Amino acid sequence: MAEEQTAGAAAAAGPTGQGCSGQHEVLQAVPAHGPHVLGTHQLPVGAAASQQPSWQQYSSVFTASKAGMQNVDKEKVKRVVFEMSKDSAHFKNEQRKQAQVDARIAQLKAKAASISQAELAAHQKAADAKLAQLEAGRDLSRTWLHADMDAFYASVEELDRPDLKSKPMAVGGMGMITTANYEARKFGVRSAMPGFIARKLCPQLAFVKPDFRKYEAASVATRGVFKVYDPHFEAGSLDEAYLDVTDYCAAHSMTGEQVAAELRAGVEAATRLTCSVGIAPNATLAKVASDLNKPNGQALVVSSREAVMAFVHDLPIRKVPGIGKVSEQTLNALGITTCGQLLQQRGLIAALFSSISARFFLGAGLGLGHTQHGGDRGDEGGAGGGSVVARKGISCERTFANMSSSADMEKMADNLVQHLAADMESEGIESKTLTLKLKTTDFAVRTRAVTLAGHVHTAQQMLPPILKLLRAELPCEIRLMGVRGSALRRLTSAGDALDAAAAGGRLNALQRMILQGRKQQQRGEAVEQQQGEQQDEQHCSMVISYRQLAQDLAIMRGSMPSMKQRLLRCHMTCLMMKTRQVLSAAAMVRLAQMARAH
DNA sequence: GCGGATCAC
DNA sequence: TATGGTGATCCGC
Repeated sequence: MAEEQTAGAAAAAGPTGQGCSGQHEVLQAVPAHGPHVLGTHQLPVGAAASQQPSWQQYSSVFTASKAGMQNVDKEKVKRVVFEMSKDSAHFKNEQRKQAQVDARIAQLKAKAASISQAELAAHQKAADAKLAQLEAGRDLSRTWLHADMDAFYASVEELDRPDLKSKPMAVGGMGMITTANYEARKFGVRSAMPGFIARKLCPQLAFVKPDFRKYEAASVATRGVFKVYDPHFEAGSLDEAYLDVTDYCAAHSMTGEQVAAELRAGVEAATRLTCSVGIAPNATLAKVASDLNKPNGQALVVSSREAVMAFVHDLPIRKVPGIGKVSEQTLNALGITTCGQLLQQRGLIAALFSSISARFFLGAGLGLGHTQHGGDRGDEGGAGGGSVVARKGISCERTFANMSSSADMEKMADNLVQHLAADMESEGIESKTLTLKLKTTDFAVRTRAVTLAGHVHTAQQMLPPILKLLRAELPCEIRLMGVRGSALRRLTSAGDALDAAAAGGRLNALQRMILQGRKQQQRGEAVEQQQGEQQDEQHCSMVISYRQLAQDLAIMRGSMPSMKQRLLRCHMTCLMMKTRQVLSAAAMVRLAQMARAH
């Protein structure tokens, strides 16, 4: 989720690890830009793993300040996280990784020091040419919004449990927290934090198990609103979206800010959830801006070159989508902490980084970003799919209690492969390359891949090569196993038989849903009878929902049955949310009939 | 094409 | 009781 920054957990502070200044918020990579990662060199481990860590110098991503976390006692959080972590295998692995980063940084600095003035001048000249080229492509004619739901999962849960609004609450379990509400954030509890550490920070913390069907339903409702302002909006994840509202602004003689305010009100009306919005001349800046006045706020970056350059000048590089913890440390080591400095040090950047990384950094310094749907390169597959980007891989992985028995591991591989095969079937794809992923009990990750002679999609086809990869790694002790398919292709002719097989499963699934709905309805019956007003509302929502469903199904004509089933389930749960009560079995039956008719 | 690593949510 | 799952991309082989 956008607002809930992923924090790869705690890391020991290296000499450059102090850089967590200011607020960090999440910045999701804009699809076509993709993450531009600094080069990864293979370096010996341990070069910089000298000093004994203590909590004072312990820099944890969990202490980075976020919306709603300004008054957190960061020293206390640091100390608690350190105390809870320091003896774990996970912590040891974090130290190992940090040592690698430190070594890489040292190498980079050495390289920087060896550059002559003449060389630097030449690189700067090349950078200036690149900057001029980027500048020439600057487009300030579009108005972009980035909408980001506030504490999304937690807020959805609070709809069902209003009593939790005033209490610290987290969605997740002892293993991992996905979202924390704002009450919990006051204690330093945040996403991507292990539950047992969160409980130490806040003993009264309420834990709620994630229910992704609810979040998906809420997400569908928000998308119904987004569609009004940009029918081609790009949903980054369940809780955020990019919208090009240029046409809407023109058609209604409105400013971007006015549209943003209207959109926020619309989302709240449809879902009783709040979101924050950024308004800017490109998608990247809109994303950065959506973070500035969170929660339930909006921020504008004016569409002029001067305003953009001013906005970006003092912006911490970490705020830029695609610059994460490691890139931040690396750039900090070169004396770069703001986007303005990315431009000042353009010669150094051109000299030290790959052409693609340098272009990305310079673009960030200029405040550039996507201004057209589907990415500025227009690289989407032209197969009539519109803005839907074909996936490159599909995977399934699981963490479990430490495992060393080869029999257990082969059983696990079998399970995962079956799961993957089912997912590939429902997606209608087959794969030529298979990858096995193992995480050993000391948290080191290994991947092993094979490319086969042809494409495969059944468990029977995929299990033997996966087992072969696995056996080559034995003996070992692991805590995670994963399987992945890549080099994908659409499942061809044979897929029709598959469709027919899936149809049987669909009916069963529908029947199950309807039965479940009946049970729930019985419980909610008393309420329903007392509140005729809500019934009217429900009826109204259902009419709308039928129309919507029909439209969506028309769009999906020819799709796999499983996709239609998923869509139907979405509509049902969405409707339940909108009416704030359980959908009647009769309503479900009618929805199901509509789905079948298509 | 493979494996490690980074990034995002 | 002890730190997730999915997808993408980049780099250097």
